[in-house]
Amino acid sequence: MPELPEVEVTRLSFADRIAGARISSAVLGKALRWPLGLPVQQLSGRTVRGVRRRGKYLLLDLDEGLLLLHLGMSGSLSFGRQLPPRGVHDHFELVTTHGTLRLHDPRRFGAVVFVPDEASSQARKLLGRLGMEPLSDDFDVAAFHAGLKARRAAIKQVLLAGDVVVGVGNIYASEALFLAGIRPTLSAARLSRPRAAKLHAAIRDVLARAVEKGGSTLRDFSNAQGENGYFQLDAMVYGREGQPCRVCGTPIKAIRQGQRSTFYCPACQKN
DNA sequence: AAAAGCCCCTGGATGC
DNA sequence: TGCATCCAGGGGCTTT
Repeated sequence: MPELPEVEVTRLSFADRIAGARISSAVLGKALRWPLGLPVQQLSGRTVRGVRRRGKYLLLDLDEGLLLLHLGMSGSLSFGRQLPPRGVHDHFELVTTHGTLRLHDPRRFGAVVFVPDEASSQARKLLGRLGMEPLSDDFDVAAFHAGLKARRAAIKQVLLAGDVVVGVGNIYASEALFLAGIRPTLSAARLSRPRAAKLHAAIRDVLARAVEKGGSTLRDFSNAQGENGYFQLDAMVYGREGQPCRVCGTPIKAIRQGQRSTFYCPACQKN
């Protein structure tokens, strides 16, 4: 579910409220992707200083160490003083003086990992290969184009891989490529500088607009206050196979790339 | 080094 | 109604 916009919207929906909270207890449900990394009761007594985001990871800064949180495919957070009773898919909970933070994740591809600091080997293993942050200043056209030139794989799959630029998942990769007029199957290395610049702008544009709309709620995403996103209504190609292109009317095509579906307009994205 | 495939897991939609 | 199959906002790991 969650790409950069959904993760950022989630962060914005509880970061201020949880900042300064003291953890009174923590609960683990069924196993997530990786072990927590310390006995869960050792989180008690620590204070949550704030919440940052790196790619699709949320970083909960504690007074000692930090929690790396990933929502996987089906994860969502909720934060509040009066949450409903814990359900079978609620696999992690932090009870704090400001409210309870709860991870709901039916498929359990998500993760909560404690690391002592960002330089630790575990943190570097998860965060170390991440590419540029698309909404920050370090995402510049020259570096982006250089990153693409080194890759012969299809541009869609290079975007998804996250080692050139982070946060672009299956929805927003298709959307950005549509906005830039680029065929998803084109080899990344074959993008000219002007087209790389166009894609760079398209990625920033689509991600920023998606954050403004609260992300995309395809099936069940909601932010930590339980609010849905509405960007799916603005999608130009994602999930629109066979429907007319919103620009030229040509039926949208769907293909498979690396066992993920890709959507594009064969007329607007000629190569 | 880079690319391609394979999994992890659950639930909803679709087809017979 | 019941059961099989396919598909889903991700990404680390293993194999080519």
